[in-house]
Amino acid sequence: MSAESARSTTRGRARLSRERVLSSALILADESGIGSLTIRSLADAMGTRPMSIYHYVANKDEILDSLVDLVFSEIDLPSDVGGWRSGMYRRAHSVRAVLRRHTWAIGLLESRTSPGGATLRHHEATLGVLRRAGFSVKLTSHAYALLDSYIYGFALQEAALPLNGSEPVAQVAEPMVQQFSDGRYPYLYEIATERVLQPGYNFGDEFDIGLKVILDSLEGWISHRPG
Amino acid sequence: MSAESARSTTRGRARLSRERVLSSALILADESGIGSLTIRSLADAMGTRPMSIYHYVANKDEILDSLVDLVFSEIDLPSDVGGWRSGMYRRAHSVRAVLRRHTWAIGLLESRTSPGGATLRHHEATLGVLRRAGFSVKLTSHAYALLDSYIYGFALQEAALPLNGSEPVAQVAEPMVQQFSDGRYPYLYEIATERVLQPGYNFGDEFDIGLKVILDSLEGWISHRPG
DNA sequence: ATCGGTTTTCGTACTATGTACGAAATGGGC
DNA sequence: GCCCATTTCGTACATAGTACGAAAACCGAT
Repeated sequence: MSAESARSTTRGRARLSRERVLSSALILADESGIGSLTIRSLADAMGTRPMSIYHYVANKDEILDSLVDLVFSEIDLPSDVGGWRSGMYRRAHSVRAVLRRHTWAIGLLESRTSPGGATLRHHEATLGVLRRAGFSVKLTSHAYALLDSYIYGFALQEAALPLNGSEPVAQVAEPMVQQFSDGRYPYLYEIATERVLQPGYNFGDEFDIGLKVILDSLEGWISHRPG
Repeated sequence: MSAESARSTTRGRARLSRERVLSSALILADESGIGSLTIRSLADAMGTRPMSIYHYVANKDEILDSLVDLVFSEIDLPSDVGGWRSGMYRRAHSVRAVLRRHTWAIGLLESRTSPGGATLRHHEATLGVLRRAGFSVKLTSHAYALLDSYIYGFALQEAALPLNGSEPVAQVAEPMVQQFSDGRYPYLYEIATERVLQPGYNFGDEFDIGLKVILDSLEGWISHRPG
């Protein structure tokens, strides 16, 4: 065969690499869920054998660590252009979009305590925008904790919504609301029927509302000094 | 032996029950991490055999679902006394305290989409406080999404802190900060040295600051009408 | 082309896990 | 003491992660 990539081997398959292992793992997790990401299924997906993977990663846990970092690398690094508020707004949306694509990453976050390179770069860029905008170190820590708590928490709630998938909300929620109608959960029933099940309601729309509240508050921090 | 509990059997062990299975599972998860919660280890902890457990639960996934609900049941139900703000403040702290005791529950949340009874009761009570305080249905949904996003997200960040355990923060973070000092992460270095590593700094203290911001904003929603 | 060392791939096998499928043990009313 | 429902559990299988070392592929020097 003529100009075959240097990264191929005598057999048909492209040569393995750490990057290929990780990107295949990411795709597999997205497609079948993190629970279906096994060394064997990963090997299958790559057309290789389980033990070959271990030449590129120490163990599965290292794959999971790296996946989280890979997910972070998909988040657009915030910049100063347009002002800090615009930068933080766009970053928030980027984080949420990424975590929606890879919801399993949220669950992974809880157990992974050593940030990877992309994660560090991401934090560095975000801190930079805040500091250069005039937030003191102290206010920056307050602002960052507040923003990220909100963003991660929102993503977590979205992931845990009783209705995930593209079915109309009403269909999936119907039986659940049935349970409410016996009067045991009047407020849940109310908010379900009068709001969540109304045509056009989309939990995702709540994101901007809360985000605005937070950004508005931060705005006040720059001129005045509550920290 | 004389007055032995009715819930015991000829052999020494207390009789099994769904409750005992679940509370043992909770303890085991707290003590050894959710990863060490296996049917066999659970059976060991209860002095029984693996397959006996399956008389009380359908499968392990049902245990995990129930554990999440059990965790929710530990959260103090909010009440109206002292006003909605006080109720929401105390609820927020109760949720955080519970999730700190059972950090593994945060990771579980992402994958569990059918709320249990305690979870429903908790939501019901919280919605009630907000509605009775005068928040419209719409504003209540905004407020609840905002509050819970913040609380869960904060708990998630706490769980993912590179430093967990009682060691002095500085000790654990030293090598990490070393990595920053080469100038690649100036802002991370700055915030680490000037803030996070300062004696007395405690990430948990950030909780009240963000919570106050949110509650202050909600306060404005009752009199005026941004929803 | 050949050879020798390096890198990469992978076969085998062991341990841990969830749990299906009955069988055995237990308990409680008659 | 007997019978049936409940509870406990032994055995066994499929699926995981991965240790260990052998085989294969690769590559530069001759």
